[in-house]
Amino acid sequence: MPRVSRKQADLNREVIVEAATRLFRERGLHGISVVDVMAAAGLTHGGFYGHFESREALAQEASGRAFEQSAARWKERIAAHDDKDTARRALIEPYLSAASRDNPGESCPVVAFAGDMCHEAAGSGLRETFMDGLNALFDTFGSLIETGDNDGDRQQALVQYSLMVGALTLARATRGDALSDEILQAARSFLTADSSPLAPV
Amino acid sequence: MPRVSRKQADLNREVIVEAATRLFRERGLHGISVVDVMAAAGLTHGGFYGHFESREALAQEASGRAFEQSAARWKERIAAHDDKDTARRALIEPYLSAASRDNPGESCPVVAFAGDMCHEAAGSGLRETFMDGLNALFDTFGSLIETGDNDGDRQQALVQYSLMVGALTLARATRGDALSDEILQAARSFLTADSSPLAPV
DNA sequence: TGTACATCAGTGAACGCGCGTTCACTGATGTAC
DNA sequence: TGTACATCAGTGAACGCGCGTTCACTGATGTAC
Repeated sequence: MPRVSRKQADLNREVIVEAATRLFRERGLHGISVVDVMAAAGLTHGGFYGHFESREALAQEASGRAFEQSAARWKERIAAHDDKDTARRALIEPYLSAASRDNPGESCPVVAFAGDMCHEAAGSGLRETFMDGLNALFDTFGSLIETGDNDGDRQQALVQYSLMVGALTLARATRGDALSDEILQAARSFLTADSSPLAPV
Repeated sequence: MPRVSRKQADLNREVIVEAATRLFRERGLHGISVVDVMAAAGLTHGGFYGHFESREALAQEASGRAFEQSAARWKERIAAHDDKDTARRALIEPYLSAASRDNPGESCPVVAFAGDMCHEAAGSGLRETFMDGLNALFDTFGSLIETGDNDGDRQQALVQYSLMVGALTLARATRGDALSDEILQAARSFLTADSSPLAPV
C-alpha cells in the first residue's frame, strides 16, 4: 500500500524508531538487520531509506531514544520521593530485579550497549550518543548521593553505579542459572541495606 | 605451501587457537571472521576446516582457552601471597588497571564475553563454556574472602566480583574519556582500601 | 466543492559485498618395500 | 639407506546466503485551478 498520508508516514517513522530502540537493546547493536526492524514495525525494508540515512543513523537515534526514556523514568521515580536516599533505593530495586534482567528491550541502555561500545571506534557517533546518555544517567544517579564530602560522594556514585551495571550484566549473562538470581539479590541487598556502609546518611 | 609436517600442523592449530583467543576477546564473539583469524595466524582460510568443525567450534575452544589462561594467572598470583586478603588485592589491582582496560585481548574473558552471552541461546555450547569458566574464576575469587560468616562471605564475593566486572566494562566503554580512569580508580581504591568496610578481616 | 495532475511513501526485485563453508588441486611428508 | 607411491595440510576459487543499500514502479495523497 504505497503513498500513505504525511501524518501516517511520520507515525510509521515513530513506530520504526520505537521498534529499533527495543530490538537493539534486546539483541545488540549488531544483532538486528534493517529487514528485522522494518518487519517489527509492520513494514517492508524498501521504505527504510526514505526515513533514515543509514542503518547506523537509526542505531544512533534509537540508542539516543533509549537513553532519553531511561532518564525520564529515573526522574519520574526520583520526583515521587522526598528523601534522596529513598529515591536512590527506588531506582536500584527495579534496576536489579528479575524483570529488568529478563526485559533488556525496556531496560538500561548502558548495560545493553556497553559491550558493543568496547568495540566501537573512538570518534563514532554511536560512542558520543552513548557517552552523553551515560553522563546524563550517571549525573542523575550521583545527585542522590550527598553527604557534603564531594570527593567521597563522587566515589560512592561511581562504585554504586559500576556495581549496578556489573550485576545486571552478569545476571543477564548467567540467566537460567541459580547464580543469576544470587547476583541480583546480593547487589540489591548490599546497595539498599539500612546498615550498608555504602548508604549515604 | 601445502602439506607441512604433522608436527607443524599441530603447531599451526595451536597458533590459530592462540590468535582466536586474543581476537575474540578484542572484538567480540561476532566481530571476527574465519578469514581474519587465519590471517592473524599467518595462514589462508581454506585450511580452517581441516582443524575445526566450524567457526562456532573454534569460538568455544578459544573462549575456553581464555578462561583457562585467566584461571591459571589468578592461581599463580594467589600462590605468590601468604595472606588471603593480600592475594585478593593482588588480583584486583591489575584487574582494574589501565593496562587491563586497554588490552582486552589478554584480559578477563568474563568482561570480554558477558555482552555476547546476553544474546546467546540458552543451551548453547558457548554459554556452557562461559558458565564453567565464570564459576571457576568466581570460586577462586570467593576463596579469598573468608571471615567465617559463610553467607556474608558469599555476598561479599558476589558484590566485589560484580563491581570488578562492571567497572572494567564501563571503563572500556568510556575509554578516551576522563570518566574511564575515574571509574577504575574509584573501584580500585574502594575494593582495596584498608578502611574499606568491604575488606575481609 | 470538484476535477486533473504532480508528488512521493511504501513495495519488492536487484545490486555488490563479506561471510561461513566446500572442494579440486598441489606438492611436501610419511610410509612401504 | 634409497626409492616409489600414497597421504593429506594448506591453497585459492567457488558456493549459497544474508546483509545494507538502491531503484523502478505503484497508486493514494496533496495541490493547483
